[in-house]
Formats: sequence, structure tokens, C-alpha cells
Amino acid sequence: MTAEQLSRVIGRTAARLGRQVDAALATVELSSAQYRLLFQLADGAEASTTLARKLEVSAPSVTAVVDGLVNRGLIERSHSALDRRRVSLNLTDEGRRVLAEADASVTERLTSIATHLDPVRAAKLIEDLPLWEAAFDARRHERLAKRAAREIEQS
Amino acid sequence: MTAEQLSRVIGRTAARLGRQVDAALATVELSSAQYRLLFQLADGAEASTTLARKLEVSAPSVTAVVDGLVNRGLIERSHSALDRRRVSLNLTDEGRRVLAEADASVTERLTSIATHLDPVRAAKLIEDLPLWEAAFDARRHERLAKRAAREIEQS
DNA sequence: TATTGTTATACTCTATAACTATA
DNA sequence: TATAGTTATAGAGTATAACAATA
Repeated sequence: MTAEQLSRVIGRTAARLGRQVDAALATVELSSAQYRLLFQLADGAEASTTLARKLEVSAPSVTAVVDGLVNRGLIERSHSALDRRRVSLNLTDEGRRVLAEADASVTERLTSIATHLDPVRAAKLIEDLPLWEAAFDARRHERLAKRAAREIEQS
Repeated sequence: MTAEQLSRVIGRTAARLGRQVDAALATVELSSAQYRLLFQLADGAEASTTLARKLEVSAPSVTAVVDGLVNRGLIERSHSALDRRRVSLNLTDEGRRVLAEADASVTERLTSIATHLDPVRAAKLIEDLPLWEAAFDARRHERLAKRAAREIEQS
């Protein structure tokens, strides 16, 4: 495949994958923004600003998505005692349950698509996807390092 | 990686990729729904119903997205002479130009993320993504075959 | 009657700008 | 003054239900 062909297919494939995620999540009545916020919280409580940076969306977007999840009882909002401006966000048990359902639904749909290829290539598709996660993490660490460097420079 | 861990990471990774696509497309002022519709039309004109099936969205969703793209001059709507209920949708030259920009923007962003890994794994990530396209196509062909079988059965 | 596409309606995500509360 | 978060507002995507036009 030429570089030009590759350039066309990469974005399009990722966009189609994104639609499949949305469709799979619809079966558990979750939007992809809600799903991303839930799994970001799964590793522990976070502040709203931190979430906005990790999810790469604006602060008001986080507020809107959080509103919806709080209304459904999937997360809890509480104010930090030390700095009362800060909001702490936590998954509820129900939130954890729905998150697990969402994970299963998306995985089921994507593996079902992959298995239309031969078993070897299907396994490759599924097993290689987590590599992206490693790339995301590497990128985030680089950003954190740059952020820290900036702050030291300013002080 | 255990099957359970894999089940968690697959959906989450795909969801994060989807957000990156949206962010990349924002730089060319396109939504992912508009992008998907544009590249689906790139291979030739289509009817609205056909598009809805291929994009796996409802008919009113197609109407809404088409409205936006027609307003921006990226596609043209015309009525079929043979069956006047049918609408034919076509890319304009401007639509083709914007689509190329969009492809480039998404590819640039995804490759930039991938290159946070070592070169070997980065290349693997990028080069394997098109395999999903093959899986999507295989799935669509199976659906078309089932559709045809149903219609024969009914007639 | 069946099909194609649109309109009506409602909910969510997204962003920027302006605001409140706290530090 | 600076920061954390929300409110106000506007534009877009999604769906279901109801409708119009055509076959």
C-alpha cells in the first residue's frame, strides 16, 4: 500500500471504528463521552480539571457529561474539604456495573467484526489494539513532563 | 494479557481513538459524521437509504448530516429522474478537497500518537489499521448476501 | 399498500464567553 | 489576581414517531 493510500484509509478506518463504539454503547444507553469519562474514573477519583485534560475536551463539556452521569447515579460529585473550589468525582457501584456492561458490549461488537477475517488476522486485530493504549500513555507522560518543565521555568 | 483484561482495554482504546478522530477533524471544521458521509460518497453517488445502511445510522440522521454538507457546498442533492422519491448525493470538487484535508489531518494526528512508541511497533499500529477495513467489508458482504437471500425467500 | 425521504421533537456533546466562589 | 467549576448560548448528531410524495 502506498503512503497516499495509507493516508486515506487510516483516518477512515478509525472513524468507522468510532461509530461502531457508539452503536455498541447505545445498547447499554451510554454515549461514548460518558463511557470515556467512566473508565477514566475507574482507576480512582479525579478532579474535573484533570479529567478535562485527560479526555482532551473543554471544562464545560466535562460538567455536562458529569451532570448526566450524576443524574443516572453512575458517579458522585463531592467538594474537597481542603480546597472548596475543587470537585471530586467518584464511580458508584452502579457506575462500575454499567461500565463493565459497556466494556463487554463494545468488545463483543468489535470482536464480532474482526472474526469476519480469518482467525489469524482476527486475533492480530484484537490483540494489537491495546498497543494504541501504550502509545496514548507514552504521549501523556511526555505532556506531563513538558508541563512540569514549564512550571519550573515560570517559578 | 488475560481475556478479561483484553475485554476492558479493547473498547476503551477504540473509544479513545474515536475522540482523537473528532479532535483531528475539528481542525478542518468537520464532524466525524460528516467525514464518514463524505468518504462513503467518495466512491460514487449514493441514495440516502443506501447511505443510512452503510453508515449504520437512521434515515433522519442522514438527512440532518446531508443538510449541513449541502449548506457548506461539499455535496449536491438531486432527484432521480426514474424514481422521483429517490435522492442522489454527490461530492462537489470542494467536498473532495475538504475530504483530502480531513484524511490528512486525522492521519497526521494518529501517526503522531503512534510514533510515541518505538518505530517497529509504531509502524505495526499504522499498517495494521487497514485490516479493520477488510473486516468491515467482509461483514458488509455477508449482510448483503443475507439480504439477498431474504428477498429471494419472500418472492 | 410499500418505499423514500423529510419534519417534528427531544436528548446529548461540543465549544467559547461570561460568571461565581474560593484561594 | 488567579484558579476551579458552572451557566449561558449555539450548533451538530442521534433516535423514534408521524408525515408527504411517489411507486
